[in-house]
Amino acid sequence: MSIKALKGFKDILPTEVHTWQRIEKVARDIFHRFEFSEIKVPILEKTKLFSRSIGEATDIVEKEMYTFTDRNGSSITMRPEGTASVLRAFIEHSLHALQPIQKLYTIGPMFRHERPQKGRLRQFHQISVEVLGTDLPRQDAELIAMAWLLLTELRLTVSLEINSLGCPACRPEFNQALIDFLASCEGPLCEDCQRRRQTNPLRVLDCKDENCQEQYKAAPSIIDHLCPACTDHFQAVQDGLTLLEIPYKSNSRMVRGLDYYTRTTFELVTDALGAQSAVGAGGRYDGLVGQLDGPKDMPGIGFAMGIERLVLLLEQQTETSEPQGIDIFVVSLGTAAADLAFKIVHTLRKSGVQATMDLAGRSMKNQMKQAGRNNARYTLIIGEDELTKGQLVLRDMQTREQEEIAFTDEITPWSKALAAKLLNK
RNA sequence: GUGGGUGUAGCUCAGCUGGUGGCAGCACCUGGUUGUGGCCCAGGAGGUCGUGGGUUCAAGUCCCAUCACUCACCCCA
Repeated sequence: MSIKALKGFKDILPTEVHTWQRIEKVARDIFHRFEFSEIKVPILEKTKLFSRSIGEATDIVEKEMYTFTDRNGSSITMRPEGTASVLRAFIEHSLHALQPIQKLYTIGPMFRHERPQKGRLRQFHQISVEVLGTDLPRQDAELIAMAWLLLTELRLTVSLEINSLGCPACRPEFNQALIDFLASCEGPLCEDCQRRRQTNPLRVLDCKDENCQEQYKAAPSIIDHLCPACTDHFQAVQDGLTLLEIPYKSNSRMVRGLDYYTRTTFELVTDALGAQSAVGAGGRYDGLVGQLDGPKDMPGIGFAMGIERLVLLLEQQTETSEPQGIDIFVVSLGTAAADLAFKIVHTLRKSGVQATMDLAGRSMKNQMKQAGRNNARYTLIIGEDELTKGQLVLRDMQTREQEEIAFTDEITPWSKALAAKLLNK
């Protein structure tokens, strides 16, 4: 048995890579319109960075991280998400000193040791976006609007759900109210909820069990327990979205899996991806920078989009585009012609033309076939007749029309003239 | 970690109650066309039937195990 890729690790093949490139291009373009800068951060970090930011008790930290002992004995981890690394870099290089507000994005692979399924891999890719240095609700609305615009420009249809998780002033109170409520539940809860009641009470709210949901109808809502400041903030975020005509749904049951979220959280969801409904999600994390020993009271908000999930959506929501053909295929017969073709092809390429040829000396028929397979717009035919006549044949592969063009011994200028002609058409 | 489904050519798949692996489609190569692609026709190449056991005169087919892939739970982008 030949060696195969690891479970949950996938090759992105040439046939699908153009979709990836398109997503990244549109994302970069939009982010730059919003004054974001790209930052590239390492894939490996000290384990402590993630356990401290994501939360010791989360599934990610407890059982999903690729954690190794380095040769010097220290514990290192392949990043399971992007925010922690970006914040580490932000703090380490004191980026807040350059500008009071930093807008950053990064694109790259993340790693989580989970069982793979549709839209979920062990190595997956995220577009990760962060805004540091402001807690204004308009910033939340602007960031969400940017995520929305990205999906719109990719022509994807998703829905937006938002919620507020409160702040250290009001969340504990709600948490207690929820725990009290769960203790008062009379009917049986599902096994998962029994467990969640202990580990993460918030999570019971998005349980899929119908019986549980029936009982939770009477559950306290986070929205009713927000402190005045959080209530105002959440209202202002919604007003901002309304001003920009972004359709959203307020969902007080929506919960996030990472501990660091405060106040605004949001998800961009679809029902077209099986069990994986979120193509993007994020939220505010006002205490996180301080928690990582950065400047105190440095607020932040961010989101991540799963590129694999975007690719899946694009494949089913839009028609696949034809692969682009090359400009010209140079057909040659005989060694003298092959030498000439070799030089012409290289000169054409230097001039910006997508040109290729057959190096194996195959039959003309075979070479024409290759040209067709490569979707070449033109073929240039060089055989013995053409060489003796000093007239090469240029064939338009769509119309099948052929024209003779006089060939001079000045290969470079001749090729450049041909290149100019091809690039003009 | 827990369940279900599926493993036959590079890809998509036939293969019935066990009886010689499919003129199957796509792709590939050669020829029909001594120098002209797509369409057509003819031919060719390509396989440890996921792997290992078992039952049987005989296993792609039945049984057991194992591995891989996949979907779902959990959780998440």
